Amino acid sequence: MKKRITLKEIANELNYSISTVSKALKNSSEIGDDAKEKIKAFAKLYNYKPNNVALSLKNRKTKTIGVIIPEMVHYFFSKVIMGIEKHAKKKGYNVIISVSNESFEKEVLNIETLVDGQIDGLIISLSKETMLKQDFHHINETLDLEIPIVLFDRVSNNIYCDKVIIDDIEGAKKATNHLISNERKNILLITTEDYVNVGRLRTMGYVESLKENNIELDNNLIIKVDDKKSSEKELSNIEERIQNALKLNKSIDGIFAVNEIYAASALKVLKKNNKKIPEEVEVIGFTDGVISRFSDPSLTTVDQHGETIGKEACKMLIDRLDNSKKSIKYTTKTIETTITSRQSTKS
Amino acid sequence: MKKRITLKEIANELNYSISTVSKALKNSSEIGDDAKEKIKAFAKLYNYKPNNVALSLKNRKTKTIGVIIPEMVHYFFSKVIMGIEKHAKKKGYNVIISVSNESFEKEVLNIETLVDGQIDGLIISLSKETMLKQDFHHINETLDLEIPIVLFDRVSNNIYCDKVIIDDIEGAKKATNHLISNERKNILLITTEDYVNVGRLRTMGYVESLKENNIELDNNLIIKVDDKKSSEKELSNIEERIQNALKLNKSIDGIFAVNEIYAASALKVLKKNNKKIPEEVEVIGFTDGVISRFSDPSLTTVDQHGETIGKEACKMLIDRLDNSKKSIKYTTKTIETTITSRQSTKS
DNA sequence: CCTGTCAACTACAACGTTGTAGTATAACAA
DNA sequence: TTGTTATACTACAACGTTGTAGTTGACAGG
Repeated sequence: MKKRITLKEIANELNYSISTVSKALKNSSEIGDDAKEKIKAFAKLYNYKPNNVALSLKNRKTKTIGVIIPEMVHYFFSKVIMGIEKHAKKKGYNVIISVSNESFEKEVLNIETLVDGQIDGLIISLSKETMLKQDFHHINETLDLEIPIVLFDRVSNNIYCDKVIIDDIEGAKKATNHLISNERKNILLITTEDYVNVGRLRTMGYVESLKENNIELDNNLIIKVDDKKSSEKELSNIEERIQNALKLNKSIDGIFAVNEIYAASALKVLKKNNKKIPEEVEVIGFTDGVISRFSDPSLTTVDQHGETIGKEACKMLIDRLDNSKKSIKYTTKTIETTITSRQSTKS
Repeated sequence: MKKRITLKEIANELNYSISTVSKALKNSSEIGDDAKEKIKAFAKLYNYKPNNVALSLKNRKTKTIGVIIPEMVHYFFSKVIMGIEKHAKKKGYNVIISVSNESFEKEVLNIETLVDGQIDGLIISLSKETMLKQDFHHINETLDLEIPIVLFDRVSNNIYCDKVIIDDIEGAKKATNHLISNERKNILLITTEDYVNVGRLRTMGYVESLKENNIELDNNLIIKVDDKKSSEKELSNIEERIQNALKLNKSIDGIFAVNEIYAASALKVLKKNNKKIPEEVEVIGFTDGVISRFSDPSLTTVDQHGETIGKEACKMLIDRLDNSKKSIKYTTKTIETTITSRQSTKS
């Protein structure tokens, strides 16, 4: 990189001291008008820009926030990052991104690198492995260093910090209610094993909805996928299990899947069985991503508003960074989900 | 952020000079063994980590690379970032991400912020607007500052720097050839207007393939979409145009779409017309993303290997950064595309 | 003519690190 | 004794800024 012009060089060139130049460029009242004018003109001519690294060193602030997500190629997380990035930029912050790839070890490593480095705060969604292990020492140690963290989506009650979540229970309830209000009574749930927090909560929402609507819970209507590795093999396995459920429970007239991949799989199996969608079976998914939009029929989904989540997380973090001291109390913000109706449901 | 322990503090505590401490921790031969031992033990105890910002200032290197992509929520770009991120981490670099949102102005702004800030080099894919305007002054000015740039995917011949591209012509040719080798003769092309470079090139590949196979070019079989804003409205418009083409050319037995959204739209229209896929019409798309994988039938596509592109771009950039001087010659690396066969084609 | 005030500057330290140059001490040879 | 050499350190400058604490000269008030 070519060296940029520095205050020192301007000072030498114009025979002022470095301080004078610095102050002139900051329009300080200590400096005389002609000096200001001369210095500003010169600085402009040589396109002076303050060196941010030097400023970071001086101010002990990097104006950079780190983000750790479990997966990069993922609609929801991309949306969240988009929200973060937009808001951060507006506030003059840069965003460094790291991917844990759902691995505990990589998550620990990523945090270490970022904390070592040049960030003022962190926004994190925990990896599946971390959720499974329930080992949060790396997060807590970072918080001990007084580095603010905002957790989103995959969070834990055992960590004390700011959080942004969606109400998964409520969202799942909305989805199930939606099917029920369309006269569906035998609703298949495709969810994950309980150690995935969101899966567990969405299952709870489904159960609650049934209860509130006086529909008896039938455990044969619940498929729990172990998605530690959502490989291609696992996918065909899911389809098989849906097929099976369909065979065993002829009366299934609605399917609620806790993510769009499961929902798309359901769609596929239904079509293979010549079930009319939405006439015979209605399907609703979670996460309003591209798959839902471009599937055929397109999928009605619970929209998590990832961009809003990102924006809110970023807002909380920057609030804390810019006000350092005040408001030690941590808050948890819940983002409302909404139903986006498409062709896979009647309404 | 809590203050971390510094060399100075260690020095004071142990009654050595800062230099001694610095050297001891670097295992310099200038320092005696007991001093080394004492200092190292103390540093470890207090978890000393060098301050990277100070190092950046001293070395005039930030070990951070900036990435500017046109869109965040996009399979291909996510993949590329993943490739970049992985390789960068391996080489001890961090990655800062910015999104131009396909806007020229935001692209200029993003570059400015990043260059002002803390990056050693840039990896960029140009925005559509930039491609349309053919205004590259911001890129060239950055190169003038001797900040290395690697361009990928959306590149221009009017910029002299390292580039990583896929051979769009060749990829499109492969796709068209694939259909032709499956006995398809009346192949509908769904592409973009020519100002989108990749669209133009893929169109060329299609044309070349036809020529090589002695199939006459029929302009009625080419749909050119103006996707400045790929809004929902534009999408239904695409479907209409495909419907029209299908009506006017009953003999269409193959469709090649230059991205997966167009391919998914084609699928939808075909199914609406009760065309059997792949028996009556085969479809092949470009970009091997989630839509292709989860569409029904799943789509055969031209895989661009986004992760490889990211990795190579990152490799080129870091090579240049770490060797600063030598090899002033810019190179362009072409990543091979491959066909991923799925249900929408016979083979 | 001395003192005080003000304007318009400059010097210096600090942020945390590293490399170069320098110093003190001891051991040892001539 | 004097000089050389090696060892084990320390001092200092520099990277680019900024804020605080000076310094200087002019001029007004008494």
